[in-house]
Amino acid sequence: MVVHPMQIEALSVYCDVVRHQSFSRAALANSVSQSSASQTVRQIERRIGAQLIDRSRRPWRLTAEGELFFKGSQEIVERYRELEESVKRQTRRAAHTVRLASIYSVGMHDLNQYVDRFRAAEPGAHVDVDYMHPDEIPTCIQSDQYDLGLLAFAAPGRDLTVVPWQEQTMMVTCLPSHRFARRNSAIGPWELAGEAFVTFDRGLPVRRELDRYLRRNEADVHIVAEFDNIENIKQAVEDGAGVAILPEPTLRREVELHALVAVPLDTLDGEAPFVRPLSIVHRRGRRLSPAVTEFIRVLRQASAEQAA
Amino acid sequence: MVVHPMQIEALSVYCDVVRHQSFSRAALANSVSQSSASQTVRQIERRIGAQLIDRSRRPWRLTAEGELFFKGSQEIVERYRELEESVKRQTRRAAHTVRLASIYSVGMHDLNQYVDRFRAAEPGAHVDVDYMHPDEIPTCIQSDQYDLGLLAFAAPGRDLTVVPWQEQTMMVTCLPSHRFARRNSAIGPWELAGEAFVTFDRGLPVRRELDRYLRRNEADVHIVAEFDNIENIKQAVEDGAGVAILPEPTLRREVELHALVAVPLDTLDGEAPFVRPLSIVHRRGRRLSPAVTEFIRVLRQASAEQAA
DNA sequence: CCTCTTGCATCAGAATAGCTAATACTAATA
DNA sequence: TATTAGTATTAGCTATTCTGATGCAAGAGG
Repeated sequence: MVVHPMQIEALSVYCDVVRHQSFSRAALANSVSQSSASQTVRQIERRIGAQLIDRSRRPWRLTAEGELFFKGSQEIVERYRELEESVKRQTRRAAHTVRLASIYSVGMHDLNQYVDRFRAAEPGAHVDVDYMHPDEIPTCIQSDQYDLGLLAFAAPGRDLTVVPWQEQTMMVTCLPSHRFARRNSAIGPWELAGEAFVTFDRGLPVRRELDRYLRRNEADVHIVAEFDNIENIKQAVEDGAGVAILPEPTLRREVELHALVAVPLDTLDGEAPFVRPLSIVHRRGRRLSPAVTEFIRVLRQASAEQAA
Repeated sequence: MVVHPMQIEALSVYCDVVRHQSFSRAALANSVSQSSASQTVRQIERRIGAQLIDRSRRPWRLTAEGELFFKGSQEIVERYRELEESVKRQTRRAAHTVRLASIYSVGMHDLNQYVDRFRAAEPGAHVDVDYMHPDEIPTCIQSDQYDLGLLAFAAPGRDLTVVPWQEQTMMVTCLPSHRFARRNSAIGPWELAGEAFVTFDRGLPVRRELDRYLRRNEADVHIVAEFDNIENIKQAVEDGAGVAILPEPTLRREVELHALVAVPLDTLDGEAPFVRPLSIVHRRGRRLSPAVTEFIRVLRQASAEQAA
């Protein structure tokens, strides 16, 4: 015994036949021929193996089975329509949403400015931002939980596209009372040798870059504390634990409040200045939605303006 | 833009694809080719205009829309299966049920005996009996609210088939103190002339037959009360209102209790005895279910036995 | 980095199912 | 009994959906 297919549309036709008490009117309502409506109902009857309509009198009447099936069909058709609607809503919503995974140190304040510009450029769109540990970001992007990531020292991976975004100048930071604070010239990294130094956790890419930079410049610092985020490092420096090297934009508030001092790092001739590259990452080969593309454009344009 | 059809079976295939995390296994589970399962899911995606499955990685994963659609589809498929089941149950139940509309005066006790025989002959079957006014019965039968009716003096109508069932002898009933009670021979109907007489409401077929009978026999009775049912007539006779002519079986209990007396009616030579014919009625041209046919057989057989 | 494996997508052709228009029925009604 | 209104049936056409063969790509493994 074959199981026969059953179309939602057939159920809908049946419901209309019942509601209109007429095959012809139901056919009109569904833009099909009367013949089609008649055949559709007969097919349903054959498929479920029960007579739904007693045609032996006129006007015809529903059988007990027909009554049951009508109520059930109404519900199913209704539910299916709602389901389609909710999927469409989800699609529309997704088309206007950018899901962004960012490291903490990009700064909520900074990011909000980009988001505002984006929402002005793309009315109806919005950005869901979540801040997380840098290691989590590639995973989340690859598993499609987020459309974009903002990351420092991003390594282009197997299925991760990296778009350069900003280069943040790294600066020495210390208490205003520190001897470096009275300097009015850049500090040569070698001058840090022996300094009490607050730095990042081992395992973070930025730590690797920082160590490499210091080694290259023969600055054998004395590490007194390690943290996995910039806020904690700044706190330690403010508490007098030592000096640190941090991206300039992350120091602005403390410098304005005179809680900390930021001193430029000197660069040997031919050596590139020490910067933290921030990148936008997304899944390789993935078709980006217009909203996401636009958000990338806004991010990059805004940074280009600031650099100029 | 045309609205595309959507088959319940397609939703089922999609659900299995999701549940098994595999097109091939879902195809097996639904006894179709892997190719078919693939095309089915793609068709759904085209129809609802959303990507349900992200095929760009392996193993593939559901999109947000796919997740939504899966939950909805599960429900719809489940509901549809339940709906089919409930219709089938209804059909099975209807196949074993006899819906019977009967006049009050057939007697519940009497009827229960037939029902018991029927249930013994047809295990699993049952009879829904409702008692009602004789005028209602043809209407109810024609509107298919009942399969069978039990009716007195039934007239075969446009779409009503009448099957003769029983003939109940009509007898004179009176109080044991009445002079008729001391008679040990049948009463000639002409002897009722001038008697105080309790009878049926005008408009009931039985009243018409009774009047005709009395007129034919020149028994000009003195009507003192009219009721639309036998129980009230018996009550009135017991209360001394007069005598009445009623079917013999409906008097048995009162006769046994010596509350009333039943005296046979004499019949002139060549005249048929006065009886109340009871009939089984059902819709003309309607295919009777096996259960209904069997119940008719039981009714007629039982009556034939009693007559013998 | 290249190759293999696995599982899905795609293609072409055959089988089905569903639609329309024309026409035949049929229960009610006059 | 003839009419009427509404449904069923039929035949032919079109669109859908199946299958088996084959193409293709993401991971896995060397």
